Amino acid sequence: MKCLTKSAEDRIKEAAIKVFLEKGFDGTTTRDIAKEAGLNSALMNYYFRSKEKLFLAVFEEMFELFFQGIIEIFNKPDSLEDKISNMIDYDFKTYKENPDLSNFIINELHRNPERFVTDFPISKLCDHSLFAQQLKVSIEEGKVPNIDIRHLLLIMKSNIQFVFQSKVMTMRMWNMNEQEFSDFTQKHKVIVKEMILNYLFSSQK
Amino acid sequence: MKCLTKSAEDRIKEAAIKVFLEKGFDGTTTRDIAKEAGLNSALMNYYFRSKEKLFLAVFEEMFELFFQGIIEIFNKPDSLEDKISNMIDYDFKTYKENPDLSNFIINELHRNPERFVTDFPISKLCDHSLFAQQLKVSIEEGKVPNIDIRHLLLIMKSNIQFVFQSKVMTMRMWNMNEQEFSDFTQKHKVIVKEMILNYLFSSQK
DNA sequence: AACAATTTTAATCAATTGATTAAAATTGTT
DNA sequence: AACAATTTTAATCAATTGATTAAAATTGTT
Repeated sequence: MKCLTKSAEDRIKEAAIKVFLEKGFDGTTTRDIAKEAGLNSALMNYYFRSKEKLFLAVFEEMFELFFQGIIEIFNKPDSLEDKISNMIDYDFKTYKENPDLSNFIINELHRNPERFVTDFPISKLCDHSLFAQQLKVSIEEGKVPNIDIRHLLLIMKSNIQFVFQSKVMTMRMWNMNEQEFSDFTQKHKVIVKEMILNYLFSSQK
Repeated sequence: MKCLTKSAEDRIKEAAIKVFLEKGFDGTTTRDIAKEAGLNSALMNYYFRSKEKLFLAVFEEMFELFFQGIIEIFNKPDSLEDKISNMIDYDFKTYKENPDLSNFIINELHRNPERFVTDFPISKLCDHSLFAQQLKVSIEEGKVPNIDIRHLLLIMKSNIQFVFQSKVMTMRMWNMNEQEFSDFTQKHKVIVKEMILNYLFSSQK
């Protein structure tokens, strides 16, 4: 660490993350970012060449964060049940810290599907994970209903991410303040976890 | 019906719905809409005065569509279980027809929370519905675990809407074409319905 | 048919936006 | 200290965008 204060490049990147996540690519002007970083707006192009290139740097970083939970947890030596529980905890924590993350990724991917980072082999990473293996075995042993890993992942992601995506709507609709919303998400996590684990592991079948 | 072809005003509105839902307010130019409608771009302002006003007309219509399921189903004389099942079917159908709807509402509300249509008393409509009443009774009778209607609604909405919101990601991630995605959503609906109903009505407690 | 009211068009405007440029300021090297 | 390389700034550009205007075209009424 040779610098006491952050370099201009870092400040631009940080400002860009903040503004792009909040307003999206279309809603963001380069002047917004410069202002947020407290710098001359020409510096942005000096370091990143263009708005698009700066955006790409931000997007790729956020894209990895988006899948971080799967990467960190799927191959640990825990039981299937623990992993699902940990995934839910992990993602809830991530989105509590970055409530705009999910919306950002979904939107920017929607506006430009080509942005999907193809050299990030997320599907193979899932299919070949210990998690996938454990799920397969549990199904064969009849401990868990026969569910495709893609459906299971989607169910976990849905129930976590959507809570934060719809934050504004929920707060407006039920007249919540920040604290009440936070309590609401906490309680929701417990319910969701119980519902999912109950669906998978209650030995009905 | 005195007109064989649609009026200019209707064509603008329709074009606006299409383009705004696809690209959002920020991503849409008035020229986009005029082109989609096949009209001179000045006509837009002649009929709707401004981009903002045209957008608002679109937003309010979509906002109602967003809650249509609740309104149509919550007070029907069906059982609680049937209503939940019907809600899931209804919303799946709605989002299959309008895959951008959920994203659109969530985003535009996020960008400008003031857009939440306050004279649309959706929370009271929920709280005072027959559905809420039925839920309360079922909980008291111990037939259903003690769950706040807000959590239940969110669970239903999450598991349905997120499937369509993440359409691009899912298709890219698992290499699906349109048909395969459609099959995937169909199967997902069955699983989600089973999971939710199982959580509520399996007499574990 | 003659006229007024309404609708549509082409041309244009001012503001915004991403980007560039040339000069100024700062930092590093000998 | 002198110079070169790097970083930062203010000014400016061309393209885009929402909106307006005045004229042209169409429709409706008597």
